[in-house]
Amino acid sequence: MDNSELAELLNRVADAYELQGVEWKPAAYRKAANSVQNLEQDLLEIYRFHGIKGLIELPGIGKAIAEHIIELLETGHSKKIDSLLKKVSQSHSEIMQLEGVGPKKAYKLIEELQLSSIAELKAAAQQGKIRVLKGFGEKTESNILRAIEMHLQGKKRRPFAEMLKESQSIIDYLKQHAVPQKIDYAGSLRRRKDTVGDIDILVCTAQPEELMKTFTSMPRVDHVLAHGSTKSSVVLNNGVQVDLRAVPEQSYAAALLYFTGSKEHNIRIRALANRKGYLLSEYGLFTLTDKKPIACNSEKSIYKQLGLHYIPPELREVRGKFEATTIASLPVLVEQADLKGDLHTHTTFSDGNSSLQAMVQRAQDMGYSYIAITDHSISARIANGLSLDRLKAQWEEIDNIAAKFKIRILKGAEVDILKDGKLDYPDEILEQLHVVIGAIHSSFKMPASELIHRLTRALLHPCLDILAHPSCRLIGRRGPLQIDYKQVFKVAASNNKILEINSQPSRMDLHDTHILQARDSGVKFCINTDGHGTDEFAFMGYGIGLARRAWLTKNDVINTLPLSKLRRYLPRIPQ
DNA sequence: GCCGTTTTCGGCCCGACTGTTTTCAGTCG
Repeated sequence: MDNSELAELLNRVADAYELQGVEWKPAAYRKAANSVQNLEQDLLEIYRFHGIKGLIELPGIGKAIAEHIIELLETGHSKKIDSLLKKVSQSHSEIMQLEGVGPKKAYKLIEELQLSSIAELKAAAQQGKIRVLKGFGEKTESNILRAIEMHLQGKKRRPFAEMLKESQSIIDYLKQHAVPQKIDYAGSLRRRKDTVGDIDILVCTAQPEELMKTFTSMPRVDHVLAHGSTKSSVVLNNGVQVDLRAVPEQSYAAALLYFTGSKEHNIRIRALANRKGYLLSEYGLFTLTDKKPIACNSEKSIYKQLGLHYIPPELREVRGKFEATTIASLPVLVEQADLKGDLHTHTTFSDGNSSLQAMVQRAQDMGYSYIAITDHSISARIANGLSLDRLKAQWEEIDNIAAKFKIRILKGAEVDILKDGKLDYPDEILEQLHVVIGAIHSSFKMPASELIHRLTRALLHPCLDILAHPSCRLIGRRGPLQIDYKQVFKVAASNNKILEINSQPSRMDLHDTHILQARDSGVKFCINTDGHGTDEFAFMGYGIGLARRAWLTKNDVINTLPLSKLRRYLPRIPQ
């Protein structure tokens, strides 16, 4: 049983308790589920190495839940949980997940209408059976029908970059049609999560009502979920939900903190505030006793008042590291300005859209001191992979233009890792390349043991420097390779191989939990754009966001090094 | 069920909006 399966089970236990109206336990189980879901290590591994003590050390997991988990890990079942879940089918949990339906409504619907599936709920709604229930009405009935439609469409999380663009366009619209004094996106977008569920926007304005009206009547709004004087929610015609919140100026910092989340982070700092004699809400920080406001004009000043260092949005997740931030100083996270070059780029030689010269020029304009040109290798037919002749022609062109640029051009290749783990160019060619990036581009569904063998063999090749987009996922289209990543990370670490954090919006690979795990194995990283055109150098920020979410500092990332020191990791770069 | 720089017992973040009901429970973030 893996972490996500365990988390799902714990969530269903929470559902079961919630349906029964039990207090506090649902929150406790959800917290535990969340904790397990966000874990960088397999729970089974933790248990193997550290026993029950290792589990209890995790946030939100105490003796009782730890014992259930152990039973589940060892036998696949837990008596207590099995009997609880008998009362709550999968579809009961699904009904509770419908927008606007919580435990109370779900219980009433299930009990009074004797429901056992979403389909039956839909039928009941269509037959007008819901509106007659006490506490329900016509409006609720039609809301449930719509919620079912939305549920069936599936509320997919979308790639960060897509949602960033979406939020920017809404912010632009609001700036154009209303006059907000301040406006920011918040939520998981601001925390730079690789996928984003909905968009949260915060504004400060003198006319909140007017702004809410502008917002809910934007041309792209499909329907309005809520429309109040300070808070509204809409669903756009592409299915993206957007929440807008307006606060007065003196509350802006506290509101930004609150609206950025994560939910668990909010709960923790609000509880901490209470312990220190304060009340923290989106309106500000107040004394607990007489509710006197304490002037805080930035998030930083709020954290400071609570005795904390400033926690960057990317770190506001509960990963059991909150305590570290209260005691020691936080690490200085890697920033875009730290990067000295991009080690993974494509040109028109293979499947890029910009010429070699144009790519180098843009990299130089960005202030980089080196760029690796890494077009595809021969087997990547779809990507116009380079034959040996064309590869040599590329080297010639690099030699010819090198003098025109201040920036150093590194000869590289993104070499396919073939099915058997061999690299796609002969060794005598690989030895002449300054940077060899290995990547899997086909046969993703091989059995796990064969995939591990394939990757291990590639990582053991003396010429392979970097493993590109290691999990091979494409957000929303292809899941990550189903393998034991820890094994791969260990091989990479002990052979000084670099793992890539790929910044392509659809990849965002490695994922932050994998980065954390890999870093703990002793791996170094490089953050690359995998750019296929000059405009794609701008993607670098997405990879930086992932790295920051995984607590990476400059020292963890090799392309923050100047060329002279980069040779430590890429030894074939000539003087 | 979890947790503790007041606590091993008694708390558990806080406020807006909706719909149904006439003052608020339920839901959401």
